[in-house]
Amino acid sequence: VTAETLAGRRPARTRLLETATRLFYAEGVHAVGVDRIIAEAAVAKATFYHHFASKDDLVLAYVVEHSSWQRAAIATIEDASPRARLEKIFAAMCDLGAGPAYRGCPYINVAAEYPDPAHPVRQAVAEHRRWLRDLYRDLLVAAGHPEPELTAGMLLLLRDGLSVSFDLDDPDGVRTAVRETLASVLGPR
Amino acid sequence: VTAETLAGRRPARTRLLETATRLFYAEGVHAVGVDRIIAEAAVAKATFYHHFASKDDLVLAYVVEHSSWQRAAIATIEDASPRARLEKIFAAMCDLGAGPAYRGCPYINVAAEYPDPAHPVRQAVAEHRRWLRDLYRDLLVAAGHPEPELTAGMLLLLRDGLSVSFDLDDPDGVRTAVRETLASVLGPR
Amino acid sequence: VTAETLAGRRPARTRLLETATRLFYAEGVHAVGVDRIIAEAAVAKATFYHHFASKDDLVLAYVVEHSSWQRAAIATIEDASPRARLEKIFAAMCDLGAGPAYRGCPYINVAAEYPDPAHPVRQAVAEHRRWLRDLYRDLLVAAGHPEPELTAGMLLLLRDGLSVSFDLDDPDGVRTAVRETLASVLGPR
Amino acid sequence: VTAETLAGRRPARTRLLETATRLFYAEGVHAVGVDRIIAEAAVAKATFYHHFASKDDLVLAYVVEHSSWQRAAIATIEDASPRARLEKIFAAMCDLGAGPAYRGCPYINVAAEYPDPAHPVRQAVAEHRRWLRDLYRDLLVAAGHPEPELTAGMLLLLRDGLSVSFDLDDPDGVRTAVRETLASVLGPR
DNA sequence: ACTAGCGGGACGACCCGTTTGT
DNA sequence: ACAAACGGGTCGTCCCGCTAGT
Repeated sequence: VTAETLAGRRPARTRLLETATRLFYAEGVHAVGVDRIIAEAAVAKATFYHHFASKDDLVLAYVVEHSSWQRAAIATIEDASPRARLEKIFAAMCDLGAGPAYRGCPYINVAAEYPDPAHPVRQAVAEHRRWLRDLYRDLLVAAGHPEPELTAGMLLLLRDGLSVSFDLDDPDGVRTAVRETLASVLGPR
Repeated sequence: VTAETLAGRRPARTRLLETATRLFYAEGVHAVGVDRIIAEAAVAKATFYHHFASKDDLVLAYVVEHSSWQRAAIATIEDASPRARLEKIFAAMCDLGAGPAYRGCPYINVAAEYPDPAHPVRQAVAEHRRWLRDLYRDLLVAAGHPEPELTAGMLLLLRDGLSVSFDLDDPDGVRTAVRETLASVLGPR
Repeated sequence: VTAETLAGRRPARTRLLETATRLFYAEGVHAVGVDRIIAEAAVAKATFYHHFASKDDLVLAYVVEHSSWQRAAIATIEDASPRARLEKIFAAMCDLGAGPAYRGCPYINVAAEYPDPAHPVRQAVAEHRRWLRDLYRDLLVAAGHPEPELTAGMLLLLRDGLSVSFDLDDPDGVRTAVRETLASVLGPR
Repeated sequence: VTAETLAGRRPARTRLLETATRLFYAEGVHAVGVDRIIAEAAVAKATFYHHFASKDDLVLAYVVEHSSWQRAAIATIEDASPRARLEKIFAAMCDLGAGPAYRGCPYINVAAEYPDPAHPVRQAVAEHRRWLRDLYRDLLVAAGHPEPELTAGMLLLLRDGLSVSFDLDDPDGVRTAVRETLASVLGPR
């Protein structure tokens, strides 16, 4: 009687995590209480605390889960050369950033609400960023870039910048600036 | 003129705003309650609400005041060519970002806690960003840059990126990446 | 059905409403805080706000519930002629008014604390008064009174007057005046 | 420097009392804070506490002052027979009650917010009611009424009833009911 | 495994009436 | 007349535990 109590109904944990993801991203972590999450997920409070030790634990799961999604999503951008993959990755971020539901980068936003770098949530963010930096570096190496380590840092810089700017400025202008910066960072094809 | 009623004691409003600035930046807006602010500012609750209509009003004052400080600070970087001024501005940001108390950009952090773009606090952030973009553009024009509008956007992108990265990554690596990106964006001297 | 989870213990909502009724009537709405109500009802604050959206919502429930009680109570005064029922109703009000715990009419008192006629609490009061007026009129019609509509208004006037006077003046004198006015309004038997 | 600091400007105490009267009557005593009163009266807080020992003291002054006004107002209804004076008094109350700013009887409203009969405010209300009852009785005696004491009580009952009903019900209906009850209480001319 | 409701206590923002000093 | 101080009080929300029932 574990997962599918009612036909087609997702398990409680999944519903909680999905609801939390939606609310945390749209409204911020501190602005959303657990009562609201359990209400919108249609889950009892005891069930919540059965699956997550605390709200912070749910936030952590939110970050970790999102990181998994992101890795999986990027894994689907397979075909084409390493450089083309990089360009596709940034183009996808631009498309996302120009969308109506865009509210910035979840990792950056969460970090803004967790000042302590030693906090598990921040560690999870740091872990995601390490993976991201490695991904950039590996693609640059594969593309034969002469300075993969430094350039990976520049790409991370660009990624952070666009994540913020798309939320705070006019998307069209940002998109152009991103394209130009990316070209300038990656150099001539 | 009531400023110096008690010898050497700053007025209540100033103490409140300074305390709020310190705490909001270090720990986040939602994480700091008004009770703590008035306690650390040594101000009565009624006095707080005499000067600020609400906590949001204080947050707004925090953002607006910080923007004024920033404009004044940048105005002091006077001597040298426009391009040198730009480089100095980014160098100063890097110095700040590498410092121990760095906690990211206050505007970006505050925006992460105020999702609604129509909120007065967000409007103040937007206003500051408009000023910043115009500053970059004017300096680029003065420097004779062929694409001041586009490049100003690229600089804003870089600024946002370094603000975030200095908080989340290793400062030394970020500094190098910023220097490189800035050179690449501004082109050869 | 969760009513009797704990043996003999009434459900939280009932305890809250009963406590509120007692305190609101005895001391006034504004003079009684929710903290006191939940303390005397032995209920957690979260439980309070689970059952009532706000204090005003509790006040509304208090008025509505009291109206139900009153209708039920009057329904028990069954036997006898319509005129006798009217006299019994007023006699009961006099008995109540002469009691030691009398503090005036709850509807009038509540209305004195809610000046806005559009407020839901005032609407509930108005609804109760409509029912009361209709009750008087129906009984007068049944009693064959030639002017039921007008006389119902006169009885309502008398009811309001005695509700106030019993609280502010000497009960014995009021009782006599009520009896005399009622006889004069209803005419000779 | 007491009364007329600025030519034509009323003294602070008067402004305070007038403002308090307006606000207390329109919105209730508990609902109006001293800050609001001193703000609307354009008076400093220290001045307020120079003239009134406490807010309760202001409430008391409000009741006492209102009682004086009422006595003076009734004293102007001089000409005509005692019975005609009584009828004029009740007609005036009806005119007031049908007005747009009518919010019930200030004494009844204030009593609803001060449950303790021993409170000075309640004592002042009681004192006013004694005067009123005596006024009715004296007029009835002068009119040669056979039962002045009892009938004075009936008139007080009617007065309270109309004070409440005009606030809570349709004014036109109330006026008719009042006229009819008054005639019935006073008997044929 | 999951639900419903309740208890608990700390804390959120905000306002109260009152006093003091300049 | 103004600003500030003061402590306590307002209503409301926070996260978290627990019990009983399905």
